[in-house]
Amino acid sequence: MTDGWQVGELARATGLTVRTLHHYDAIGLLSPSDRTPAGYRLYGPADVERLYRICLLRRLGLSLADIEAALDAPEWSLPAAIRRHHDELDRRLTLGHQLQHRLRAMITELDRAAPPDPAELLDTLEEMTMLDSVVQKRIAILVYADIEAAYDHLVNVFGLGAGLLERDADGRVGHGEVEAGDGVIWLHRVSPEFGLDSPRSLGASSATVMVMVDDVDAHFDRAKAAGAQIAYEPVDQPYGVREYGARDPEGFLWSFATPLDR
Amino acid sequence: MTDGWQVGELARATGLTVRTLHHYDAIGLLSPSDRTPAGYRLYGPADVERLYRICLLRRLGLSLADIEAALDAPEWSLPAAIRRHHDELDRRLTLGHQLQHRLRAMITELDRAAPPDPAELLDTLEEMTMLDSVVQKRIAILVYADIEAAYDHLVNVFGLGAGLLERDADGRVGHGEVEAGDGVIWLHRVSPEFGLDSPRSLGASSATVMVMVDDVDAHFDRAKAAGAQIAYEPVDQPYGVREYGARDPEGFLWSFATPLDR
DNA sequence: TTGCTCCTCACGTCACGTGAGGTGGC
DNA sequence: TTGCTCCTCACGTCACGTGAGGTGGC
Repeated sequence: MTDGWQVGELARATGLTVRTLHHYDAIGLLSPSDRTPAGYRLYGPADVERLYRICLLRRLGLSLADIEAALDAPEWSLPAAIRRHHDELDRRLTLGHQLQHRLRAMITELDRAAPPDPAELLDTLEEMTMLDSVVQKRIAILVYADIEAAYDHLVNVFGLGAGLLERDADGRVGHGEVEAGDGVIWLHRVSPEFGLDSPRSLGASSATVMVMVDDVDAHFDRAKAAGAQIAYEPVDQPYGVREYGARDPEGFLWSFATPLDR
Repeated sequence: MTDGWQVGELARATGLTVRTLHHYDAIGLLSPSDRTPAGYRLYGPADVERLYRICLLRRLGLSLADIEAALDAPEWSLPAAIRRHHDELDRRLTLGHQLQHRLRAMITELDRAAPPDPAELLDTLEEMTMLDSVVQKRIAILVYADIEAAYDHLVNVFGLGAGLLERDADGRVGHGEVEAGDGVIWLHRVSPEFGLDSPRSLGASSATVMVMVDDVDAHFDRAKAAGAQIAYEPVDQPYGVREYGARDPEGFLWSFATPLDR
């Protein structure tokens, strides 16, 4: 009819609610550039593009205030906002893991003892929550002779996230990082002085890594198609996960798993 | 004067604010059992004990509503509340890590390119945020000949959190878990069929673990006093952490580190 | 006239923070 | 009279969800 989108259409297209668009209008983040005679909001192409960017930044978890600032002067406020947000999220996640630690300890305690009397239960709780972990993060470090080849395999075949890859002056890679959901895994060079060697030359491995994924069968199909060397196909394990195993180029055994819903 | 604590005294003693105590009173979570003639709140011993428990459960992150329910019927609602809360926090942390993943990708992108023009920057962002990681968690698995001894060392000397320790029918330990801040590390038995062996018998290790701690020097002192075999003492590393190394009973190299503030 | 979409208030969420304006006891 | 502690409203936070009550176009 008139050109432009009505709220309902826009809401359906973006997956937002009408109320959300009203809210963005009310706070001045995104006001439609036109209205029908009856007062209906009409969003033009520029509005839609702005909304699109708002949605993008929302997916990064930025606040509406930060988004507004970033859209007004993206070249200098966007990087700063993202960095700030990253650091803050990092702090929040660390606190969240401390909470998890306490909660796990409590649950272990509750499982161990048959339902004790309430007062006692709270007393136990008291002792446990007092000693808080000073440990914040763990990073597994795997030893490879050819870090770059390993990195490529982990990223392209196993689907891990591409992280840092540091080269020295000669262009050789001395340190690599891949992302795996809740953090990173480091790739370390062979180092005889510290007794570190690749499974390939040792003939066996002293560590493996389990990676929890959304859908283990889908992951298996993709990895296999990408050339993964499968050690064992997906099976339901008695310990509550469906899991498969694969070897990387230097002989590390990786297992990928999804919890079985009980 | 009269017996009982005034709000201010109680606030100072618990580290809460007066307003918080007012709030607990307003919602009926903790109302003082008495008032002075002038209307001042007076908290008796039973009130103080209840407040103490409220603080404990708050540290576990329970909502005030859950806390009230748990204090009224702790034996059946407390375990359920804690489990529920644990699972919900787990979901939130997984989402948080997905966010971290996106933010890290963005920051990498921002570092790589010299400040590009805003539209381009947002276009790049668009591509990146579309492909979301299906990977959720990583668990490092270390191979030990004597899991129980390793477990004891990791918990008592390195200060990691005591997790599961599973015994088979013969009473031998076949699987162990220790907690390290943002998740667990598994201890696996030697398994020739999968090419898994302990560093001790291999003569070298194919993996190490870095553990980020609050205060690396304090951790060093404690670990050393507890009998840790130190590989190298705390030093400032060029890559931005202060770090020391120690060997566990089967020859794994562990490094403990704290970020240097720049 | 019946549906459908739209409109503008306006309260509720969660756990308090932050004043505003005022009173009783030493 | 001066300080100090206390009191009771009451608005603000963050990003909307959820009605309430009503209107314009096909």
